[in-house]
Amino acid sequence: MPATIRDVASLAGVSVATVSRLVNRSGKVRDDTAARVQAAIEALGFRPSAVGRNLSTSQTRSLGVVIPSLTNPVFADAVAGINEEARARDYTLMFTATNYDRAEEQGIVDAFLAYRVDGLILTVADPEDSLVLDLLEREGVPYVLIYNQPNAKERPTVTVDNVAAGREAAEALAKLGHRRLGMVAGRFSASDRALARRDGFLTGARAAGCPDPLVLEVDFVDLNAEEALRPLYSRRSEAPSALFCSNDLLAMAVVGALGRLGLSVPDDVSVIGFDGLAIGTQLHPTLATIVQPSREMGRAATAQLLDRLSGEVPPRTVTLPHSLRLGESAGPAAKPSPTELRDSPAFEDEET
Amino acid sequence: MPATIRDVASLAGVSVATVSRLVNRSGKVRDDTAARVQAAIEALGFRPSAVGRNLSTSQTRSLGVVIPSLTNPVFADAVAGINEEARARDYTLMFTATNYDRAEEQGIVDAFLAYRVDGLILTVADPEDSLVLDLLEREGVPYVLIYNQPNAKERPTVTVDNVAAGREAAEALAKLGHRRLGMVAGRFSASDRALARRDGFLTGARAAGCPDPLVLEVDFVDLNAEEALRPLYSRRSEAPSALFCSNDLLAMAVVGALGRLGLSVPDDVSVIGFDGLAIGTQLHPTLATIVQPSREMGRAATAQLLDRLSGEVPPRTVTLPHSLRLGESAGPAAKPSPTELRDSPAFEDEET
DNA sequence: TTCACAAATGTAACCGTTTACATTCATGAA
DNA sequence: TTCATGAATGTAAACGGTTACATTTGTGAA
Repeated sequence: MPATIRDVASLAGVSVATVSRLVNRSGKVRDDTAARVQAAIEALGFRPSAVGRNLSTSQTRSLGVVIPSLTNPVFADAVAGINEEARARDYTLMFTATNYDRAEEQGIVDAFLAYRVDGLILTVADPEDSLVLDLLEREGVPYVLIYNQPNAKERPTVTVDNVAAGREAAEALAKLGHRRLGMVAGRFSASDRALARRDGFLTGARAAGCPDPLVLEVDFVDLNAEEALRPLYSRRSEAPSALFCSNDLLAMAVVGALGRLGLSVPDDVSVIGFDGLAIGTQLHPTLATIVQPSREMGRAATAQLLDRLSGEVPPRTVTLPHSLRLGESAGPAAKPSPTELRDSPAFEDEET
Repeated sequence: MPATIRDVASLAGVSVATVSRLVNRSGKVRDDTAARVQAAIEALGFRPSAVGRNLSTSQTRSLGVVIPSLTNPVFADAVAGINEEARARDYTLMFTATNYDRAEEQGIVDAFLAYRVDGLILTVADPEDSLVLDLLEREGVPYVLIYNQPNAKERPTVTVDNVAAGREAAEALAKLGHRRLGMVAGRFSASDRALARRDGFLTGARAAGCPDPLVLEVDFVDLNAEEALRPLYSRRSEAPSALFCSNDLLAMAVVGALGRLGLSVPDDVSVIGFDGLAIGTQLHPTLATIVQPSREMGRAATAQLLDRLSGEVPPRTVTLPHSLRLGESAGPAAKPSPTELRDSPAFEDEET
């Protein structure tokens, strides 16, 4: 139905090649013919079909984006960054969320390959053992992982150093005087990064001389944080005085649940999250968190992918800097009561 | 580079038509030939090109999604719904965010039209006066608005009744005994729905016999809620005892800011938001809000669009039900102090 | 004026499908 | 055996661009 290049050509009395040359500035066109063609384009409202172009150039200038969920703003932030960078370079995004489901992952990547996207940006459940990544390698379709942090296989990735970040979370809490640490995490099977953060956290706790933290794995998608924490805090004196959460959404839920359990954050329990969601700075108390530059990660992943597409050989793994944002939800450990002084060894660290 | 239908045909010793018929089940193929073709498909890893198909069918089975921002989870939720419904019907999504920028809106829609998306789902700045919508009408490309609530022009829309919802917010607060109401909203120029909510809220306040609420318009993108509210609450006795916020993100920031100003929610000030973000139920206090079924709205918009594409004539405007979720952030008004009893007229409503 | 050369433009094949129409094949009836 | 018929398959023309190559046009030098 829309006008084609042939319509324009015949209205302007030139050949399709000339129209194409003008539209793409891919060759010389005399000023007067250019004007005639331009007039025809406007008269017909000609908008070159990307479909036709894709077919003949065997490129689509489109990217596929595959993430677990948009419900977690951390992914939404990354997609925002991807979107910015892609638009700046005149690429279009095909998008979908997998809901942490591997079958979906597969189906979606199939669809994107059928559409012949030029490349993919994705966060997968398990980058070490992923059918879709194997498929992409096999087909030779460029991709970049984001948030994932594969150890074994070398795969193009943009991430932060989740292990180091986990370690720093433990150190920060120890420095505030906390000894009984805990971690609340989503299902590790769905998140290699949560696992990495845990490993770092345990290492950090050990290095700081704390007893091994208790790790609570919870169902992130429909979470009842209050129920999950209640048994833990039924005996307050043994429960962790500081909790590291594998992401900010979880941390916010944990802060809320502690409040409903009658505990004050940070006076009774400190909480530190992971992600650096913007909303965390607005809450009261503000949320302590490890900030990862999500938007930048999205941009960087896109930039890497697009560079690779234009023949450059960018580094395969980019590790962006994270930082500790010590919000109000993490505070100094309470001075130990006499009872506790009796059961636990003396503190080595300073208490402020 | 990937195998084409001709490669498959020649390997299987049949014509391309037979391959096409088998792949699309669009005609009869004898069992033994089917098996040969199937084998060839697998041997070559043939994946039919959507680009070729799009060109020849002049359909793309893809939808364009245009929303202001992914940073606000309310849009992310809607996109999740769109994604679900689209995938269920085997459509693919092209996606982008406009950052509340009209020029971007235009550029993006242009790009989507070039890709020949079959239809669009969008939330625009101002649906009454929108160049992109005019363009879509002119080109005859089907679209559905979401969240927008145009009054004047008749445009296909999925929304909630924002005016009624605003009214109900006022009524609910009045019922809790509040008289001095206020509203905090993002820029009305970027949100027709915030405007509708305000109109409803003012009507509701008047109907409940409250003095006209104060309306504070703030910059939603980089917000300093504490600074915005400080002047208002420097004279507490005259400041609103209940605030309606035009969305939940804003409400969360307002609750946080009030806390930092030393005010307690809901004891000193009640706050009610709009959207029904999931995270609101996890906070402490839980966030009172008007719940709109964002995911459902996404699904409904997609369903309407796809129905229209397949020739049905679905209703143009769908208004989905909203509901009041009376979280802990909205509570009964404090008993008036003697001073206040002096300045203000006696209460007509019950005080519980 | 003629010619060489560059600039501008045109021709037609190709990209990977679908599909109307034509052709061939198999089957059962006469 | 022949033929009509329907089933299975093949042929080739779209679809809307790009582009290598061919052709025409214009220019300045000899």
